[in-house]
Amino acid sequence: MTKEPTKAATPTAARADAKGRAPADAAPASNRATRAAERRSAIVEAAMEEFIARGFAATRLDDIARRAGVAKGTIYLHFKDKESMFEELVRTVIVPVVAKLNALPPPTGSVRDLVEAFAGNFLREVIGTRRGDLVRLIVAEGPRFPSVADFYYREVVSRGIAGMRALIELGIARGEIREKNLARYPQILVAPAMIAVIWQSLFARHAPLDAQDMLRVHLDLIFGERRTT
Amino acid sequence: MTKEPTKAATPTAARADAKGRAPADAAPASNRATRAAERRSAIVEAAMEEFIARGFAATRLDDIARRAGVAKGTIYLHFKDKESMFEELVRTVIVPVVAKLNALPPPTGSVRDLVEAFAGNFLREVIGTRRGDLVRLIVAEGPRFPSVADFYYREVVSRGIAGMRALIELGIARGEIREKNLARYPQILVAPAMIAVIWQSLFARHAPLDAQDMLRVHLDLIFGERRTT
DNA sequence: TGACTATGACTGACCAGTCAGTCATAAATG
DNA sequence: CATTTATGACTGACTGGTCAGTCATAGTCA
Repeated sequence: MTKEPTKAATPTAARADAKGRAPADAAPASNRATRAAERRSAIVEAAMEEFIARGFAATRLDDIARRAGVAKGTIYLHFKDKESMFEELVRTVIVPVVAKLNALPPPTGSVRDLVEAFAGNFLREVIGTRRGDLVRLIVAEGPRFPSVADFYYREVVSRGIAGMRALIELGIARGEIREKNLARYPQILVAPAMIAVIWQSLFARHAPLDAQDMLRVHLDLIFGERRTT
Repeated sequence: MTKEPTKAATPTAARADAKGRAPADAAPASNRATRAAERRSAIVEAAMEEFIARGFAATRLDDIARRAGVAKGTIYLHFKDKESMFEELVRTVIVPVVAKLNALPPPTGSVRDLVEAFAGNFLREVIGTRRGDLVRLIVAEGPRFPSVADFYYREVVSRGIAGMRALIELGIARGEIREKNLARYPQILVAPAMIAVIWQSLFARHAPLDAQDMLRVHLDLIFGERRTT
């Protein structure tokens, strides 16, 4: 364009270096479709990073593009606009989570063990990770993106609540859980975990929180003092 | 502005009507200081409304000014810039809350009653009110405004946690609370309340949550099944 | 297989709109 | 009338979105 139409000299390999970065260009990228998919996921990754760090409104598409090693225009080949990019991004990142939720192990062992394993896993995979930040992001932007909040509720929250409820009812049936009303509010079961997520991102440096240990105490509250040990 | 530059005719009284609203202009406003204070609080009120609705970055100062019934320039007579306005705003709104926290009633009656009264009050005054939205706002913008997060932690969270801990220890001493480790994590006590705040602003229309009732169940968990009734 | 063409993914300069912050002017005050 | 306070038009910087042009790759043909 205006720049230097004479740059026709640009050889094959030089191109990647010409831009700021060479992303995951290790593989020569077989066909177009593959490359496109790679681009897209690079954009998603970069966008998540930026949105988490700055929030929706304050994030610049230029920054996303630079971080993804892509020109700004490329973003618009994959997403309609900033808004729908945000929405699709959340969907994309959430999907694997949903998959995991659906693959709940069959109820074996004590309910307490089940819940402990499940929640322990949750903490490990969410607290202090990108995923945890995503949760905060959804809390932050949800009210301005009803479709995101809806999606998140439908795909994650309602399923999670249902699963928890089933577990609680099992625990009640087996006599492990005394408080029958708990089945009405499975939220109580996960509340400390949610708090831990938020706490970490806001107050960790003032007063770090041992989420794992807090969870143990909370479960003692529900199941009674620690069973064996 | 763009409207009609010829409105130079605007007489004294007409001014208030000229803009969208006439705030608390009933009183002729005695001295300057009073008027200034009124202006300031009108700005704070309007700003809170806008920030809650749109978040920091997406909020326009023009909108705040219009809502406050004030010219944009006036804002800059009270605040250095948008950022420090946000910070001061949070401080201003939080202060009364701190005052209430400090005025905790002396420990009389059962601890359960105390906690129930306290938490009930909390729910009534926070859930579904502007204050609840403010909490969400702090969660949302906190990471980008460390000074706000710090302030909130210092003035509200740490005090609240300390108060809760004292209450829990009292409950343990009196034998009302069995789980001794709870004193290590007062967060557990308030977790459901926090969850309720967030739930209301995100998922209320999908599945309204009876926060009051949920809280009761949670307290049953901590204090054992309902004592008298 | 090697040369030649068609395709469309990709680029980035550009534009139009937006908004935080300023300041010359006007109004109110005492 | 001098001083303090308020106004809102204006500016300059910034950013979401566009599009004419480029070029590596896939496809075609001899």
